[in-house]
Amino acid sequence: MYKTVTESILNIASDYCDKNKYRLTEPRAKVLKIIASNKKPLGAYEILEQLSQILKNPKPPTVYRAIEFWQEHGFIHRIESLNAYVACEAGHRHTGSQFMICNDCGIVIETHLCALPKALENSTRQNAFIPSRWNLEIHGLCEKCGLHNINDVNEKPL
Amino acid sequence: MYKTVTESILNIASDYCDKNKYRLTEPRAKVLKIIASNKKPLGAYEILEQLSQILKNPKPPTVYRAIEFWQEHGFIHRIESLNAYVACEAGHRHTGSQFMICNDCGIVIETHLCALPKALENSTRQNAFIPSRWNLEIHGLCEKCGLHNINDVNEKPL
DNA sequence: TATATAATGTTATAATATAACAGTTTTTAT
DNA sequence: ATAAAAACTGTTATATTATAACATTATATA
Repeated sequence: MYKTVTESILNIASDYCDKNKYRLTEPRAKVLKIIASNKKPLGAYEILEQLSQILKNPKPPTVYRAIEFWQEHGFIHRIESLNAYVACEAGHRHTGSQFMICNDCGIVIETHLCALPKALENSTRQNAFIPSRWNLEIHGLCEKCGLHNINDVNEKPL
Repeated sequence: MYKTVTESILNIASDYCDKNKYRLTEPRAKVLKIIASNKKPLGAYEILEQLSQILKNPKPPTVYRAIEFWQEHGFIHRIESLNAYVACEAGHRHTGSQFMICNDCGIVIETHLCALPKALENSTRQNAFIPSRWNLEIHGLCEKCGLHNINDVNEKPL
């Protein structure tokens, strides 16, 4: 039997905590599981709601602390344009993130680039700007929705 | 005497409204002026505070409506990672935005690229994703702050 | 000038996020 | 083994960001 993606993330996170002496506490484990179980990004209060089904009366700080922890350690990302959180698909820590976000079904596809693309690096160099991290969010239509929405009025293709 | 950048933005916006029969109302004009007068992005409630000095007792919806209007028409951008708003520096409407945000002094530099960089276009094509708009926020140190912060502990260069 | 449309004013509240502090669990040093 | 320190959670309260809903005013159109 195959491991699910969620199980795999949880195992990696567990190993990571062991090796680095971070504590894999109940709220952390459960919050990560909730986020990793969803292909679509979840808002903090959606996470809270799901958490309340497996933990007695959790409060916002419980969720936000766990979010902060996993974000710091690269296991989840915040989708800024949605105020929502999604598991990292890159498999390793990275300082730059790229997401394709479907405006129709809400799915998020993470594509990892280890370096800033040339065109962007050029502009940072021209401005003598020293980049430390970046986040790119591309909105549009995913493959499935693109087929069914040839003429999306709100979101014309580029 | 030269026009200031702010005046220039305001004039362009005024012309734009004339030509397109949009109403350049008092709250719209004043909100745009406040945003355009600041090199650094302003939060909605900072705008509200400044607005309250030149308008009698304005409320959040007044600010948010004006923000929405100027955003729709490409005159301002929202910096997602800061929940803040800044005047567009590109000089024309565009569906993709790139910002360099200094973590030290807060300055924002907009660099406009008319197309998605190749490396990113490749990944959208590989996923059959149809992009409609994108937003890139690069955090780091601007030229001035980079010189004074050779060893920024929180923000290591890439 | 009547009517429709667009925008604003106002009140209230929703949605997202954090501060502060008490209490608990785990780790570390002895 | 135990005391002290550190890390984490529980809880209450509140800050911050944003929007819904509806009455009113200003502008455009017929």
